Amino acid sequence: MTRFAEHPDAKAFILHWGEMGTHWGVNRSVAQIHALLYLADRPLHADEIVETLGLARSNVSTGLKELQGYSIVRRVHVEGDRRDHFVAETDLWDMLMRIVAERKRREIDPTVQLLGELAQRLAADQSAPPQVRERVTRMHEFIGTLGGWYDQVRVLPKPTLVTLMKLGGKVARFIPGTSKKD
Amino acid sequence: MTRFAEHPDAKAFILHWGEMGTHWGVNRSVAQIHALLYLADRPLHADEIVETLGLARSNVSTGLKELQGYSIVRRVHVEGDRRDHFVAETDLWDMLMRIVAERKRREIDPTVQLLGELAQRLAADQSAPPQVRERVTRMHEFIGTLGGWYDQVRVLPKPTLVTLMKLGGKVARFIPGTSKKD
DNA sequence: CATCATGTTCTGTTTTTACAGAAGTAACAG
DNA sequence: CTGTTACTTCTGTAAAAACAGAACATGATG
Repeated sequence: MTRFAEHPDAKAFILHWGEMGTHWGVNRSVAQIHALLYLADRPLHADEIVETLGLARSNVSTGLKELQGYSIVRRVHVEGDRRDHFVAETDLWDMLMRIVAERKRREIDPTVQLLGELAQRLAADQSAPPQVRERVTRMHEFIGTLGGWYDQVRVLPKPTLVTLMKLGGKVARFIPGTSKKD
Repeated sequence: MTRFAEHPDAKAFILHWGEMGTHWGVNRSVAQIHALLYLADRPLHADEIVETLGLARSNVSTGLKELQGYSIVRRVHVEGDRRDHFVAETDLWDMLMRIVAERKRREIDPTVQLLGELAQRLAADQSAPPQVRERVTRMHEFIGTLGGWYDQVRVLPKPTLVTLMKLGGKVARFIPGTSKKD
């Protein structure tokens, strides 16, 4: 079956990835399925995942659906096999961007929406405690700024992204009006 | 008591912040305590938090400890009152940086450590499936790069950070050798 | 059209996590 | 030294989440 997943280091990777997931609001099974597919050199079908990870068929089905929701796993057809097969995104930049995009959509966007409404209401409310008004507004602006930054960075060509990342704090040197100290 | 927290919009903020927490691996009570302190215009003591949020004293104690672990809440002394009082970081940049720093320390650093060990072992292991070796190594490098980027950005002066963030993808224009298309 | 293969959704159970209240500790006040 | 206040840690319970297995749906095959 999935011989590569029998390798102790592959197992260690899968287990650790599962634990990571639990710390970031992703359930262990989903993260493990993802790790397994990430390490695979070919499309896997659900039953291989079931056997390799020792999960119930139902959970694998749900987990695969979840991963496809993040667009980091996709269904592929394998010649002469009726079963659905699955492959993971292996470009880590793409993977990260897609995860961030989806979490933004699910959690950040609704938050900005709500904060906007609260800020607006508080601005018009004479009885509102001033610091509440101010802090909610600032939070709204702050998260909005982060979101705007992400939207701009997201569309940069990957090589540009890599260059910027490698530059790190040194980008500041190129920008007029920023401190040159770093 | 905490009059500001009776305001419906303050309540909505606190509840939403609590929910946000649960989606990011932070427990609801901890996130709610944080939200309450963020909205407060003065230091609060534990019993005020207990009464305002309807939590058990023990949880508030644990939650405050957790928030102090992230360095986004600190204990302050209030003139003529024996009780500990607590205030939250209100500078959102500082807050974000501290949360990221702590999560990196707790979760990312150990992961990079482990991936490094796995990559090293796999490199020397003739029997290791080649794509496992390659993918683990790439993941190690990738997360290492992200960590290095963060370490550099973290120490930039806040105004520089704000400038860079507002520039968004436009920073690429200033960097020689990157695409000018955006 | 009946059967088998595949995949999904539902339901009850198990496991995990969050939590309240009790017990414990420490420091202060009289 | 004793009682009181403030705070923390421990322990059992309650709530939530993850999960397995069963029931169900879909569609292909003989």
